[in-house]
Amino acid sequence: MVTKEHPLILLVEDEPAQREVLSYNLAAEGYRVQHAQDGEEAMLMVREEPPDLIVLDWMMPNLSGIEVCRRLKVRAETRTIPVIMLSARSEEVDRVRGLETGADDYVVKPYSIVELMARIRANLRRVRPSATGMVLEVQDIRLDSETHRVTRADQLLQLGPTEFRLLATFMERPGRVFSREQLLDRVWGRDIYVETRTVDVHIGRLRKALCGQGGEDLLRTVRGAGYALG
Amino acid sequence: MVTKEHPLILLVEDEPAQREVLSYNLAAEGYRVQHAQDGEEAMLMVREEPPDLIVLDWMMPNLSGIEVCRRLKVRAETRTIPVIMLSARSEEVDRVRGLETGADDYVVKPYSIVELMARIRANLRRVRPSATGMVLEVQDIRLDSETHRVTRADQLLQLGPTEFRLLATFMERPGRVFSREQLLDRVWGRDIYVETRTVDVHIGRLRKALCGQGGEDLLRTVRGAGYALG
DNA sequence: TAAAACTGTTACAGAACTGTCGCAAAAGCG
DNA sequence: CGCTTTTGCGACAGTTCTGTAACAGTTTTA
Repeated sequence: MVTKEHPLILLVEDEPAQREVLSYNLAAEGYRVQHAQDGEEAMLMVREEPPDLIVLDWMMPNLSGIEVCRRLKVRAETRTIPVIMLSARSEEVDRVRGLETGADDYVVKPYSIVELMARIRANLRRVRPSATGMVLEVQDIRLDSETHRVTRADQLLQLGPTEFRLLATFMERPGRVFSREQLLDRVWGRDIYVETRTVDVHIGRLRKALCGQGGEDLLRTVRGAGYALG
Repeated sequence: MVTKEHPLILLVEDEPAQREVLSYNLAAEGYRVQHAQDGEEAMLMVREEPPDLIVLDWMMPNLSGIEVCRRLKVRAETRTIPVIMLSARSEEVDRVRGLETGADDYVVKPYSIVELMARIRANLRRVRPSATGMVLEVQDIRLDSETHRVTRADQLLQLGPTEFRLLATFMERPGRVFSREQLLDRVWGRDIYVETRTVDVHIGRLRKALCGQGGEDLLRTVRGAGYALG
């Protein structure tokens, strides 16, 4: 998921005219847009670079929108990507069937562009903060609190519970200096009695873990005051 | 063990007639249903026992649907609960506004019951895929919540009921770390008193079942935090 | 109704993690 | 530069956390 500033939207639509209109409007909203002509191509592109959301035409050559949707929804890696199904078939049966196959939303042609955009925003909003969970990033360090995983330069690191909490504390406020007392408070807990110098030891352990495979030391020692990250 | 099979839906609607119809249909689909007469009551009930999904009428005394929705979406604990907004106002402006306030879906009265049900299912699927009879796949593990079958590398596995629910929980959010308490909540049920360490034992059993015919251990132990899949 | 399958607890062993200490190294200071 | 203070860090004993086997009680199945 490349979610930086501008969400990536995959537009799967075989009709050039429709594609043009949508493409234009999506770009105007600040999205990055990619096209696929048919289902096959769409599946490939999803595998290549998973988009943040997919707008999917129901009727398509090669692999129907319904089938694409079903395939996307089975696999864990792609299941959470919102799919908005676009269809000229306004029959209730079709709408229901569209939703049943796993589409997150179903919009009937001719649709209001404004509403479609609103639905796209609504679906995007859901995915971004929650599924991404709380991911902290500082330089090349990533800390995912949902999966409890820490990587540096895409290398998975092995941290003990205390080191994990310590790093999380630092990453919440990169650059800020924490005194040993503050760290004891936040990482160990308010009413635990632990020797002040113990912090040093854990800082050392965290350092070793972070620099394990070479890479500069991002933990700054502030003499007389405490420690800081970056 | 009854509690967790059926998703809980909170229906917020002040008009008795509407409520009756919806309530009946939801129950017929196998959902557990709770009512709230107005916004205030709804907020209380959510705090009491968070439902899996909320159906929310736009116009209500005391605290409008829009306001309820906004409040729900602000709090981290309730943000992920899907909200389906029900409204007689079919103006595009309203639909857009409804979605903008954070509703996950917007349905216009008079609505088709069948479609509404489909939308409810679609929204639930996102949060609790296994409750809606989906097939989940993670790596080479395949879990069919409809037939209650689990295969690994196309080999049928033999799991007890508890292990099945445990695995389903993990597969709904691959990678996410669940604490033992959370697992007890979701797998055993909110108000069942069971020893925390029991979770370990079942994790062990699930491990043995999954790795039975050789294959790496996909259940990750996160010391001091809990367990995760993959 | 008996056999088989499943559950929750417990106990114990081993693994992982923690907190302290002591001493060496580094940094400040006059 | 010599002295004092502060940090870094290896070693280690103690503690906490996990994996598992065993077992007795229940529920399901045949």
